[in-house]
Amino acid sequence: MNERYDFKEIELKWQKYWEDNKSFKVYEDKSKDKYYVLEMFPYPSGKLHMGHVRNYSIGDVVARFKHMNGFNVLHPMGYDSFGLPAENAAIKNGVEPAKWTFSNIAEMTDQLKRLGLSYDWDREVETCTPEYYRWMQWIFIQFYKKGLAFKKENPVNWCPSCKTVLANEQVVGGCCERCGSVVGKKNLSQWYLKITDYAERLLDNLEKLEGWPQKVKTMQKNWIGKSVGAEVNFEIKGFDKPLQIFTTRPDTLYGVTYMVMSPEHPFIDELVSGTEYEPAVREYQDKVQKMTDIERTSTANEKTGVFIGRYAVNPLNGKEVPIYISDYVLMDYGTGAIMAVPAHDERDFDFAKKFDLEIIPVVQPDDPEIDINNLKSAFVAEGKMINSAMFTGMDNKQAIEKIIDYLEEKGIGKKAINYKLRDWLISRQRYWGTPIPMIYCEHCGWVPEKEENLPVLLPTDVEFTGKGESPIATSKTFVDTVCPVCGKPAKREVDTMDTFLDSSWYFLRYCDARNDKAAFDPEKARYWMNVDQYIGGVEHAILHLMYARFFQMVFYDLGLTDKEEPFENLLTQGMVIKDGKKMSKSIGNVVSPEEIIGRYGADTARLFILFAAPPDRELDWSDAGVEGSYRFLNRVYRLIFELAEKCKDAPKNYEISGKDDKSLAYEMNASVKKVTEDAGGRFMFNTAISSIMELVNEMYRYKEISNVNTGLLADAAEKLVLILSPFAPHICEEMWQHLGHEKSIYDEAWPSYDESKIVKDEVEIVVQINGKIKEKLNVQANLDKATFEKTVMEDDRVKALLDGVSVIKVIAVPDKLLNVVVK
RNA sequence: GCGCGAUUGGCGGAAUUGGCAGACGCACCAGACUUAGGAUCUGGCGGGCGACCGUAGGGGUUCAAGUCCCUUAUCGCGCACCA
Repeated sequence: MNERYDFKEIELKWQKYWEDNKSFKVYEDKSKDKYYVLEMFPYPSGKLHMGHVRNYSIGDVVARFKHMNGFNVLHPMGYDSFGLPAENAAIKNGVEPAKWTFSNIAEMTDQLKRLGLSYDWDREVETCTPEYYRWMQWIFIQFYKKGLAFKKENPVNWCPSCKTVLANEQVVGGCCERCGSVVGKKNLSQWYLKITDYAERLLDNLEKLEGWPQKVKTMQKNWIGKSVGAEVNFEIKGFDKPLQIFTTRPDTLYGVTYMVMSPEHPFIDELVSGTEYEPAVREYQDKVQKMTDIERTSTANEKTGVFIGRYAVNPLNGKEVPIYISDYVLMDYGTGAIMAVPAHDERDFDFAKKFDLEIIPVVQPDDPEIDINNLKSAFVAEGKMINSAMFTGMDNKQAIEKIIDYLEEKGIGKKAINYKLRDWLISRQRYWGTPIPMIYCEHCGWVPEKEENLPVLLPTDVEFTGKGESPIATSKTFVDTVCPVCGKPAKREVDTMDTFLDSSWYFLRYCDARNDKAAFDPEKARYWMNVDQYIGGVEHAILHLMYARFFQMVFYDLGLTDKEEPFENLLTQGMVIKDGKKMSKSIGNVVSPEEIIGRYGADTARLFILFAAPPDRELDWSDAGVEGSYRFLNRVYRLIFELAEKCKDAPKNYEISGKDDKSLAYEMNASVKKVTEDAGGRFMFNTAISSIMELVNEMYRYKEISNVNTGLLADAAEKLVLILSPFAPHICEEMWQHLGHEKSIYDEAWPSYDESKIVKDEVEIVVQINGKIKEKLNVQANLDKATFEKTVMEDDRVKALLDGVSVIKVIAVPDKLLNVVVK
């Protein structure tokens, strides 16, 4: 150990040591409790950004802490390495996607190693390798065999810039999640996964996920969007099929004054064909069809629509009401048609006002201020039923049940549940993804490739035109094949899978990453799963985290795992920002991890990022703050360097005597306790580090006193290095060695603390009069309530305070305060 | 529009169960050491001369409120015609 803190030399030395000694390699060991800590694996875009550094620093502290606490820790890393940027690089620069990707992976792996992260690299997973996507294809076939993968033609979200379809989850505010282009609609035959079959389970299980942030659970809940209500059949006058509608408010059936069908509703052709209403209806349909989702929602409050010349009959009271089409009714939710109750639905109210339609109130507000016969807006709250025949007078909530019963009895409707969640569209017209292992045969239809023929390899003889169809279609070797069932010529599917499938099971592959006989050995998965702590950005709250839950449930149903949910605890880390703004190239406020590591070292970078804010909050990058962390490490380094010499012959056993000893022993034990709780339980790394700083400050004070207890000081030095090591591992390895240890600090046991040393003999307490602080005094600690009260009340200064006033009440909180209520 | 979260010194943030607001760090100020200091060490650092006042504003519960309740404002995030 040099006198000067040479982080470059130290960090390289220990990174080499860990690598040479395979320090982080793990095996299934049933004699130990396992702990699986996982950080969301990155897309290999080329370089790490600060968000990655934050994510992985958090994970590394957890992993190292758990390891030192005796757990068998699985801490893997890999790359979500299929995806669009690789293909765009191919189109733009003519580089092969594979080449581009693997060179990025090499660079990022190098950067991750320079951060000193405790990964078991022998388990590295790269989703773009045949070794991985072979099993991705196998999994797809299992889904297919279970009836969970199917192909259908449907209007789909189409990104004109990425030239591919998008899942609903990938359309953000009508725009492509990736490139921001306005998403259009296109009719295409595509593969889907039947995630809707799991809607109820995905929803129900959310409640069991106690280790998840409420925010994420709420977002998923809203996304699944369960609505309970009824389906009701309305007769259409002069038409042989009933108009089926879904409503969550069957209690308002008597208030129906018109009906609205989606412009895309399949009945419309038949209903208007040849009538005088046809031209207007057609024109409206055309207009709506040409609109993007953005245009359709941008005019959200301005209702449009057309009367189609037909009437529906209310099955409860026989009232005939006109039928309209309007774009506010969506074809892909419910039945694509609604009953309109303007008195009790805001959208219907707006529409009725615009088209001057009748408004019939059926729920009476409790609030007498509201004039129900002259509503200014729809009344949507609860109340008593009116104008509703035999249901009049009931509470409207109660009427919902009664009316559903009545509908079922009469055979005109039934209870029904709807979800906003749609099936997951997984086809992508892209090259750089897992080929969908399906084959189309003229005779047998769609059939899966034989499992023994997997993987269906990505062809390399393709052209990247960037023109709509999958580039794989240009391969001369890929498309033509034979049918696995009948042996006749057949054609392969040329689309690839959404990369979100790859990341929906990688955590299981880590359990058994080199298996070439199966996706993973269920025995090994049983040992390692669940992921005890998952860490990543909140931007994955819906997409990735719901898809992964879905996959895990299917695996559970297939008997491949015995856990229905994959992630026990979830930590969503906050963004790294600078000057109050997101780091971005266009603003020019990007701080590169490489530069920081080059200037201060990985330990400083990690320490700062963990110290500057709690992990789930935004982190404001501060160059001065980094300096501070660097200074702190230097301060520790100098201290240990000095103490190693000073305490060379320090006794192992020592006595604590005197005020100074007590004070250091207190700080030492309190710090160990604080770090144990904050780093291991609460994940408040900022306060953990601050308590280590307090210990260092105390040690600096202590070492200057006249009668230093070297035994105690040596103990403090060792504990200090141990508890700092998960945060700043390289420097701590170096100091640990310098303190005379041969073993890597990573393999040392986490220090324990002595609770009895954290108790003070005397505490400063506060005396309040009517809640205002008047006096502070030192009293003996740990007194029982009565003695405490007596001791304080008998103090001269307290007596003086109470002179001449009458005491009404005394509240005593031992070791804290005494509040006297006086008149 | 609906839902969720946040708001504490000049700044990042602490206060875990309602019990001394401002731990720890940054910045700043003063001093020491020094040829020098952008190194290091020591001390100070919410406001006010003070009694006191201070956790976005207003109200409430309580002996006691940053913490619980109501309300307003600002910012951020999510959803957004889902019947």
